[in-house]
Amino acid sequence: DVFFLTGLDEHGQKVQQAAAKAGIDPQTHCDKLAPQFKDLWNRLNISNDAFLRTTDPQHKFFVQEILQELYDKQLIYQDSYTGWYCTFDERFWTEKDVENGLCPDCKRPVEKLSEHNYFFKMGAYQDRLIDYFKTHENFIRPESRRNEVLGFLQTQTLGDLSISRPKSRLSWGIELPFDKDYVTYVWFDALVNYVSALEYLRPTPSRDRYWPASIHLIGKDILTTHAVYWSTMLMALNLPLPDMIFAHGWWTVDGEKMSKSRGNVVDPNKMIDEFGADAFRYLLLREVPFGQDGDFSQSAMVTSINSDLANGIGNLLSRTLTMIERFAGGKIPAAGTPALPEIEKKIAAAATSLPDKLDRGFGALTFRENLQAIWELIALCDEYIDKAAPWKLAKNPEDGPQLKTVLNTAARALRLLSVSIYPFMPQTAAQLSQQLGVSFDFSRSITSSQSQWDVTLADIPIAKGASLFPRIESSRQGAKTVSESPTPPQATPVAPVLRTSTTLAATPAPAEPAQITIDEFMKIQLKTAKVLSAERVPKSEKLLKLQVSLGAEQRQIVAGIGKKYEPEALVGKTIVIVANLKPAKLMGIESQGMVLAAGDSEVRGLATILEEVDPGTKVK
RNA sequence: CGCGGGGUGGAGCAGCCUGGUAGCUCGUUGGGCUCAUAACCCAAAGGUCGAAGGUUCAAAUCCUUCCCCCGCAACCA
Repeated sequence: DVFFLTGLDEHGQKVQQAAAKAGIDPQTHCDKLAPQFKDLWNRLNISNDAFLRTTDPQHKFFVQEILQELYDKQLIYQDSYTGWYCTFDERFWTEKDVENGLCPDCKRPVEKLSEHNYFFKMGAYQDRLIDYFKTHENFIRPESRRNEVLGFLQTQTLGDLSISRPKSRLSWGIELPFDKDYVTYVWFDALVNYVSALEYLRPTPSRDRYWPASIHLIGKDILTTHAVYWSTMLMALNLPLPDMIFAHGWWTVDGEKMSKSRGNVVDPNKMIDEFGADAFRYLLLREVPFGQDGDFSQSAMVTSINSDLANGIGNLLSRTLTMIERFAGGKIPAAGTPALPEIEKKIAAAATSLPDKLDRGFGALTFRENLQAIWELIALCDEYIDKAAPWKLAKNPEDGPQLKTVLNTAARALRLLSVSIYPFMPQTAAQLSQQLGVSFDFSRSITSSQSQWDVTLADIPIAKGASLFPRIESSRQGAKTVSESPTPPQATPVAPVLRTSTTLAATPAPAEPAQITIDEFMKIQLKTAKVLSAERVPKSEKLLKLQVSLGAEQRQIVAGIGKKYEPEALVGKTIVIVANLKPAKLMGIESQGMVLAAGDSEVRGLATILEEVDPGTKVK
């Protein structure tokens, strides 16, 4: 009895900004995005029972009820707050957090803001929270993540949580029921979805039936909000906490982080187009111990399709069905006498224990290990067929009983395999069982008899069809599925639960630089300068600190050319600088100008003057 | 001392917490088989487990130091 919820978190500043950028109102923006996710889940055969959007009216209403309840309990209070605000992260920082006017998290500039806000008494729950984490070992998983949160909680004081935003600053949110000038903080709204869904996406009383949730499956980037904010909110509401919060890792692509600017984003829709949903699902769950970061590559995809899917389960079905056609008249024969008792025992043992083993694995979310266990059975069957050699048995009529056993055993193994792979590859499972003639109806839940090993299978006509997974030949391996262009404004969700991709606005096309007049150019004062000394800026990757002479004047310039040039190589050289650039600080060091160098993002070479000229000479 | 991850046969990884003959997948080589999607089965080759030191009867595993790689962050004024 499972209720599988997924959905979208649609409020907040970033959504508002993205919508504004696209020139549409936030709701329209969200309405455009949501179907992309729904379609993708459909194509991937994700079996979610409901899809919640935090802009659903019933959700909003429920959030307001909760806010009112906490307000009535005096767990929400109003106070004025002054601090450094980071728009990107939608959060305030304290004075000591902020370095050089930059957000310590995203390093974007922060602005000083003072405003009245409502606060949730989160800090009051610090001890209770620590205690809860300690007494519930599996509450946060994997363990490394648990340690991370616990460490943070035990060394720092948990403050109260500002849960309101004045409408003057942010209007895209759920209005506070007790103060119409404010909307609630996006996380306060979003986290509530786990409970609100049970209020309106399922007939009541589903809340009693499904809460507390067995698991919140989230990305590792949103662990703190779930483990700390949400837990304290539930405590304040006197609701039980979920059994487990599991923070999964991220995918890299060919060893590199996926990013739109790199243009290496894997578009799941393209992967489905090219390889099929089942193969894609298989790879994602097979490649990495679930929870850890993993690396995705096209070649790994092809390798695993060929060796595990085509040569593995696909070929096992193919060879078994062909033999049943040829040696048994197209019907699965009843078992006869043992052919190879030793291997048959091994198969029986593996097959009998498989369902329970997989069950435990699903409970522990060890998907990769489950697939390994399934594939062990496949390997065992291949070995069995090879050694029993049905094609030889078929030549001697007196070996008939043994032949029947071999074919029957292989067929029963495939029957069990179809059930076993169903959670991973639903389409394939259905095809397999259909070709095998047992035709399971996977739209209903799997019964224990379907996964039972000791069943009588006799006289079942098979229906051999197309290969489950055709091999991918090497010519296709070079085909690029990873998008080449850095422009896909597609939804590329990584975390399937919340915070999917609310910030995906269209990337603006790079505009051709407009022409400027000579007057505008003359505003820029270029001068020659002689490098007196140069040294690396400690801890920087490519910054050099230069002392240069402009004749009468001496300047300090910080330049990002350290990847191309060694400091010693520059001393004594005459270079060109922008002399009237407003000074700026780089890593705390003041730079009073800018050196000219060729190159785009990477420095290729410094600009110099063809003839010897005095330092400080004007360049135009 | 910015934060984090990692260095194990040709490639990709597991093992490390809870020391005790180094394992998996792919690849390579040789053989077998012919039911099967040039597939499947068997066998072999191939590793000073980044380096050094320490603890121990015993170290890939624990401790110390160092080197290297990769993310993130800072950074191209």
